[in-house]
Amino acid sequence: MRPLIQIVEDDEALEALLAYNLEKEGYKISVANDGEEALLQISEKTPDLIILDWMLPKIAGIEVCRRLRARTETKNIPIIILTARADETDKIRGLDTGADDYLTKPFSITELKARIRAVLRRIRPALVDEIVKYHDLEIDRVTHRVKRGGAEIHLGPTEFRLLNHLIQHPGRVFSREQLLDAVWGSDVYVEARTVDVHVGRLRKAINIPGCTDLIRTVRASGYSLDANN
Amino acid sequence: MRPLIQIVEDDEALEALLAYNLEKEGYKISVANDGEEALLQISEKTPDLIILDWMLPKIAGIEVCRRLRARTETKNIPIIILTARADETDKIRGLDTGADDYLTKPFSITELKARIRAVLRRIRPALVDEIVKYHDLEIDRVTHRVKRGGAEIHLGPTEFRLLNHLIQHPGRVFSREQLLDAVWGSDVYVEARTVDVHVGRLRKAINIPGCTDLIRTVRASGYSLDANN
DNA sequence: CATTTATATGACAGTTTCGTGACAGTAAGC
DNA sequence: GCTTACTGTCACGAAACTGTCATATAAATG
Repeated sequence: MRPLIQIVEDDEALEALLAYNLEKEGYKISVANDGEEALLQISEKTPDLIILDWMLPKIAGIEVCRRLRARTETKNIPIIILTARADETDKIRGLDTGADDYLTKPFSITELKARIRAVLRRIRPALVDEIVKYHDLEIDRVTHRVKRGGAEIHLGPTEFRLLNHLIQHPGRVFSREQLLDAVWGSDVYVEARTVDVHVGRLRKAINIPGCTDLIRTVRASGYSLDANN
Repeated sequence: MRPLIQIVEDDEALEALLAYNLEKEGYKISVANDGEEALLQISEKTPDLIILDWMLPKIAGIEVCRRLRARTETKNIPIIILTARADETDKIRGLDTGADDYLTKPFSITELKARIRAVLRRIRPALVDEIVKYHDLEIDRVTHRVKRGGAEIHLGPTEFRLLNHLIQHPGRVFSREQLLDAVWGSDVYVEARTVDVHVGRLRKAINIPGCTDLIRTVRASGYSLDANN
């Protein structure tokens, strides 16, 4: 469940530097060299965060930013802007367009990493935090421990990954196909109904007596993690 | 749920350029080469937005515009006008006739895309937003939840899709055939009367006691989502 | 007002979708 | 080898949903 970061940068030296360091940090990396390529890749892979150079060939950074914000699927992906210009105008324009943070070149890799963590934590805590909570449920991604209202719960590997995925976007409904893709992997072939079985097992595990069912079935659509049932 | 854009343009090179770029952007495209063809296609397909060249063979752009505005079914489809002439008179005449925006040739594709998004958002937020509201009704397409004045409402899959479609054009009347097409799919054969039943079920679900009926029956025509009953 | 036409709705049977226990196969640990 | 934990598939019953019809109600027509 490593976060995927999309780097959009035309300076290849800088790009390599970023990719190398962020991969070492544990992120998956996708790179694009111009705005056009970036938009294509982003809509295809829907990364968890975008690092965007301000000055780009073909389509400028600000335009990439604007377009991403205009589309529902990419509207909520956090963006960190890299710019050579330090003047205030740019800062405002950048953040106005919907960027979440911004860095002026030259910057330290350490600082970039810090900003990335900060932004990811704010937008999707499930991606960076070891411990993620929802309602009275608590999962520790390092020790693979799960608690419901303080009580320890044992989950099998698949159930853990399933819950871990659902908890990333609480409330959002995932189709069986989406879950297969995310939890099982897009390469293996498994029956869609298998998801039902594992959801059932997950339910049985986390719904200890006297608790509300945290998993909602949306008929003909899929499942979601949702306290309001 | 991809928006359908009708392009009306006699210059084939420009037409191809537009079609290519907008398709890549995620829109469905329909093209017409003159005003006559345009009117035909538009009344047939009822696109979500029209890009209209000002200078057209057979029927001029301004005339197409006027006729569209005169007909109830097409009155609210946003129109963006393309023109070679940059003088103010035209612009005013265009917007006067009911066009929503205006671009002077030559223009950048980027700018056109930006205008399209802006217009769509203004006119039909349901196409770009995940949570859509109408009156005291609220539907969330990510969590698949429906609320009426804060109260949670349960809808079956078909009723959900039906409401989701009606709310795209609040106030607009849909014939049973149109609804069958949009909600059931153009390939399945279902009785037109079946729509009545589902509308009835939707009514019963969303019209909780003490609320006005949000669905309007238009005798001999169809149904619409409409608060003024 | 009588008649025709259009819509509302309860009932119902057929279908789809879900939940779950059972089971066999696999892998890991001892 | 034996045990244990886990996985994916299936089958079957339960529940939810669907489409159609028959009947009731309402609106237009003349």
